[in-house]
Amino acid sequence: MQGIEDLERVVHRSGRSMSRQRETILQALRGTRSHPTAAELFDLVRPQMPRITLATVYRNLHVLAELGLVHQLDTDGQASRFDADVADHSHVCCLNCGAVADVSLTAPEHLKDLAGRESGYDVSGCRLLFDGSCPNCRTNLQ
Amino acid sequence: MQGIEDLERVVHRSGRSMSRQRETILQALRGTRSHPTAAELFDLVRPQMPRITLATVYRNLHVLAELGLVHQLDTDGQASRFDADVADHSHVCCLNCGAVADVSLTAPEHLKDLAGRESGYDVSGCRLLFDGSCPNCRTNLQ
DNA sequence: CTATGTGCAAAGATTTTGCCCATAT
DNA sequence: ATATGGGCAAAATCTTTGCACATAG
Repeated sequence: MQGIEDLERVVHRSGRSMSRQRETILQALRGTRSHPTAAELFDLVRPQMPRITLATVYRNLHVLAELGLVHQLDTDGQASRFDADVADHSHVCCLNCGAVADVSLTAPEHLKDLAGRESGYDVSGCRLLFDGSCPNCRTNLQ
Repeated sequence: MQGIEDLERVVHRSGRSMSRQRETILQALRGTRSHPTAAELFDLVRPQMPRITLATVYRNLHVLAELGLVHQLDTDGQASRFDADVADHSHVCCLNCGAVADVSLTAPEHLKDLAGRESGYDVSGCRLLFDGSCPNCRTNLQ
């Protein structure tokens, strides 16, 4: 989680180049646990990179997701959120404010086989998404 | 799954009224297993109700979801999909075309407790979402 | 030098809102 | 009669795209 060696390696292997923007965006995402939206990430990197645009943030998030360096979370029909922690884990989403937190649980592996057999799909992944209310919202709205 | 008695009951209890549009939208959603988007549902009901608008479809889907008669699925950062089957079950989503199919699996109940304890959230629900490729896309793209 | 990426502005896609009339209770 | 809902058009929100210039390899 400290350096960007994996970014360089993966990016080069894929035939893409490595821009200052791409690196900055990944670093910013790695530096937070808030599961930011593209717009929030845009605000995070803007101080260091005032001419960057939201389009560049979106473009790079897609590239990074394609390379497996970032995961995209679709929790609530609003803006997608992004996570630089690509180790297998789950998320809990606040139904009130949309905040997302990590949960170190993974779905039992054999469920993928069962799901594939029942649906006829070739199942490659499984996400576990909890929802409820976050400590903040519970306090403020009680 | 045959009548709309539960719709009448639930709607009345909530202090809302029961419009022809609301009923038609729920019936249409109950009549398909395709997990349609709001726009697809709009096209489904338009033949019977030519003056209905997409805004009405969205408004009613939100009301029905609030009343627990419909579930909203956010699978792929595209348009939300909707499901009138509110019994506990899961979904598998095609990464290529976005098609969604049902899977009769439910996440182990105790995971909610674990997730709540770890995150500090008050966890009320858990969704299990598989992804992969659907039979159609596998055949067509091989 | 060539491929890849960025900034900018515009467009596309999805969803929500305000206003006024219609319908349900 | 009053509250709730719908149609319409406009806007808000989120995301993608075309193009000309810039940067990386």
